[in-house]
Amino acid sequence: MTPENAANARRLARDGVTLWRRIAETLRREILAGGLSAGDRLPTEGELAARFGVNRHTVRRALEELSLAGLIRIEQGRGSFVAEDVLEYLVGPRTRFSEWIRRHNREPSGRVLDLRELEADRRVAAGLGLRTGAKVVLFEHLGLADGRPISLASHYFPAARLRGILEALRAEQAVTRALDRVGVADYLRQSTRVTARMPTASEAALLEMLRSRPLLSCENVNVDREGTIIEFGLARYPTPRVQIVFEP
Amino acid sequence: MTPENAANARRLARDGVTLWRRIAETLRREILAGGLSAGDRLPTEGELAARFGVNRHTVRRALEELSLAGLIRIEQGRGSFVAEDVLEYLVGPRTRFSEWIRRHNREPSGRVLDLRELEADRRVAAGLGLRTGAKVVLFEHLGLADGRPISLASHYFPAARLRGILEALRAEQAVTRALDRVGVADYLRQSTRVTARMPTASEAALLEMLRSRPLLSCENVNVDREGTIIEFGLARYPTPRVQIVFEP
DNA sequence: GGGGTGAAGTCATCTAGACAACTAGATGAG
DNA sequence: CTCATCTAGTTGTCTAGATGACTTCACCCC
Repeated sequence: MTPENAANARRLARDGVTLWRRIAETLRREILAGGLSAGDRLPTEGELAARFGVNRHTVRRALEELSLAGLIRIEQGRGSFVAEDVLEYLVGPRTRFSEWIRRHNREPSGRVLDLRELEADRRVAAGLGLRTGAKVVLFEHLGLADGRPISLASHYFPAARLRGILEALRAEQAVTRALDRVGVADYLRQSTRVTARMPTASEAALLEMLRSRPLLSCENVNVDREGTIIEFGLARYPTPRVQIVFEP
Repeated sequence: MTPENAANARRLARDGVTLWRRIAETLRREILAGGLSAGDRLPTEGELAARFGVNRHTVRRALEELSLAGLIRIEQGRGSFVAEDVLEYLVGPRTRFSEWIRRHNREPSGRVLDLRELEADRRVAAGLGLRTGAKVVLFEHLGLADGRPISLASHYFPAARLRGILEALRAEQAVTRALDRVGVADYLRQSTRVTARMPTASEAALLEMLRSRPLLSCENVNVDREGTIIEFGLARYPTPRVQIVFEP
């Protein structure tokens, strides 16, 4: 046994907590205390190993823990970074979900998966307050944060009420700006309904999540300032990555 | 470099998939194919290492993956076992949530956390169709499966409608049997509402879950065969461990 | 300027070995 | 018989080192 190994074994015996847990806890506190801000790069694994006086593999175990907890993001060849959306540590019970999502959706990163006009099925019609078969515009969008998918949303708009919405979406590639273009300067979330379920294969692939992890499925209805329904949304979020606090 | 290392490195280069992923995938298929049943013990890490011709650490990485996915359960000093409730791999989209839960709750393992009469707050009163301040009986229960917590449920019963429910619960320590004792032979789930949120510190501790993982919070109303509301339940489930498929 | 090329830096995987922590069963003292 | 103790077997942690894979950037050539 090397001297270092012996010393660390004694330390474990004294404290009753494994080294990698102590290191993870130390780093977690430093991140949450604000010593490192979102997006900041952590020291390299080698530097951390030197700092804590342990082997690099021990540091890796600690970083893996923080990564699983969603606190950091590890990128091969680049480094480890404080995760941008550790909002779960910041938001209180009064935080509005809609505001949180809007902050994400305002990010320019994202990908349009589908955009077309179709006839509303019963579910969409009910959400929009239309009759089944009415013309609606579907805008399907994959939201990214730092290149990682965080939302898969299907937005349905009433084609008759929002004339030109298809073209506006095609031009803007974003919901808020497209709505602004057709005269809806502001809109509010009227209702939200959340369920959890397992992802389908394609959902899991798009959201880059394990099929064994649940998906948060969020249905919501948006209205303009006059209270007219202007959108029915169905968004899916990968749970380890996206975490939501709901008001009781 | 040892010959084994060199051979495995070549194999990696040829297939483009890491060894531990291949091993995890092989074991996953074997488990799902039914070669191993729920509760069965896997070979030891050493045996698996010999079988796949790799180092024990490589096998450990694969087992860790399966454990995170909820497929197996690793116990220090004992071995690795196929997880008992990998229901997410078995239930189809038509599976009824209530039936699944009932199957769990019928398990005798569990712990009563609280049992007392109190006055209904607005939320409970609304759920039970009573006025605020009406007497209700609270039964708080931690459900276990194989010694691991899977649900934290608060059951509220209308004291006036169900005379003797407090004593029945004290005697039976279980909801279904207590209801049977006070004359409710059968009951149905009238409504279910699910949200997801972050656990409080005490919830996370009771459910033995990470505070960074979301909690499934499930409100439901149960009625007897005549349609009378007999219970308002508020159950919380730890998401990595409990996974639910909802019908669309 | 544009575009390859190569080197340095960083994380990912794999091997090897030692010892600690824990479990379960055997053994033996009382 | 009961209970404590010992022991073998299994998983957990830590060290050490080699190599692969990926990113970035400086450099050079055209």
